[in-house]
Amino acid sequence: MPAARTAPLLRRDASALYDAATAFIRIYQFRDRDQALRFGLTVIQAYTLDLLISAGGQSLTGLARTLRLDKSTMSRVISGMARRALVDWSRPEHDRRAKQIVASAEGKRRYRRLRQAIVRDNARLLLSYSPAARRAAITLLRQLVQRAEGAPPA
Amino acid sequence: MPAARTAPLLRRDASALYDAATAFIRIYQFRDRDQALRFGLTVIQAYTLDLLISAGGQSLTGLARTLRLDKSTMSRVISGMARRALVDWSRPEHDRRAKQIVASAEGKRRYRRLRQAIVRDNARLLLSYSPAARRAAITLLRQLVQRAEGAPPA
DNA sequence: TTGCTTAGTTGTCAATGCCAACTATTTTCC
DNA sequence: GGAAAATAGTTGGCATTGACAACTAAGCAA
Repeated sequence: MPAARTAPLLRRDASALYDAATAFIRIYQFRDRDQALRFGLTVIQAYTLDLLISAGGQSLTGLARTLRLDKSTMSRVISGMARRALVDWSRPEHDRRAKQIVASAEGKRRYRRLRQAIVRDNARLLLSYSPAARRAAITLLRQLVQRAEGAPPA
Repeated sequence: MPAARTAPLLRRDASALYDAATAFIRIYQFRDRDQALRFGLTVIQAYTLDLLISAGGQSLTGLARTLRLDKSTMSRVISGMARRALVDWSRPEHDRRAKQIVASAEGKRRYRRLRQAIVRDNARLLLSYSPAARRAAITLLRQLVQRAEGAPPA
């Protein structure tokens, strides 16, 4: 039984998706980085705060796994954030090796402001879409994320 | 005249777009990085090769401008790529300061393979979409890129 | 010619990222 | 209980990325 050759049309669309996704990532990444810097955060610090705020206290290893960073990198990121008073941490009772890391008031404040700035920016981008088109765009991005998560790269 | 307050619905969608775009960027970025590493390239090297192949020879400053990197960073990136024989360069006749940088045969080969791998991956993701839905997804990403490019962040 | 601009390189500093070695704790298992 | 294995974090080393400033060399303009 011959392996099904990828249909030409599908292949063309997959190729176009690559180009579009690459362009999308570059643009939004730079925008987010610039905005984050304006609020005294790096992109990784913003991701970390996002996680800490939405999921509550986390261990260093847990953060590293979610953010797909090496635990050594995560350790240094958290060090830096603690030095800048963006996070607090404590030793949980049940495991004296671990760190229980939470966003500090200052960390929450900065993240909230950053998010507001980006959301305002997004609102400008979405202004000329109809409400239905806006919802479609968001649904679509979510779908692509879901599928990529479900089907890890080879 | 009071500044128009952003409509609540628009604001909610803009917020959802932020979350969806962030998730999208993280997933695709990691996937692309892992794939690139598999072919002995970094993400920036892949972007650089993409540019060099699609746009022909480029100056260092031109590359830096397009990729939004500092010229010092670009200089070191190109140094590394030249060391690994991914690019070639020469001095143009009319300006003996400048570098005319092109992708080498090896650079083209690696980029082609990387692109094929990612496109294959994308094809898997798109398999369950109808052709119309696929096209819609691509069009939508392109639109978001266009708008973000047209409306720089504040 | 003199001075201004442009192209690229190099130095410094900090952050990111990977791997490996290390300490300290907890868990497993005999 | 106690030795061995697993786990949580830290630190050191190395390379890359990225910002900024100082520098060389070449082109351009007055």
